[in-house]
Amino acid sequence: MRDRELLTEQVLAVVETIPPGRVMSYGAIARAVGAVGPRQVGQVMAYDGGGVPWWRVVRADGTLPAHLAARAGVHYRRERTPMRTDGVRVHMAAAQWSPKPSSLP
DNA sequence: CTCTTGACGCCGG
DNA sequence: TCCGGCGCCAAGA
Repeated sequence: MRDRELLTEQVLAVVETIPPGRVMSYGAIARAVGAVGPRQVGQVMAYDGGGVPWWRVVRADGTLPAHLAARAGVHYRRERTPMRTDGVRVHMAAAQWSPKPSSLP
């Protein structure tokens, strides 16, 4: 049973567990909530991602779409998020966060 | 029902 | 390392 409504709840719940300075990829969140694919997570974030720390959800390579990258940078500096030397991509190996396993079915 | 679109991911070249 | 292409899945036209 994966209603869009339930999936939204699950995704946002996981995003809220990500501490400042850490991130999770769309794919990681998809696996965590049992979503069928990362694109579904992206769809949820696009529609209801405004109420959660959306900048802590990045692509697998540590980047975000152009229109979001600019605003995310402010948060990254403030949260001391580990970045690559280019200052644009998040250093995934160092910043990736793993959610609590107890929130899984 | 088919076709397109999108806050994605992985595999070559 | 950078780029292009293909796979994936759901929603909307």
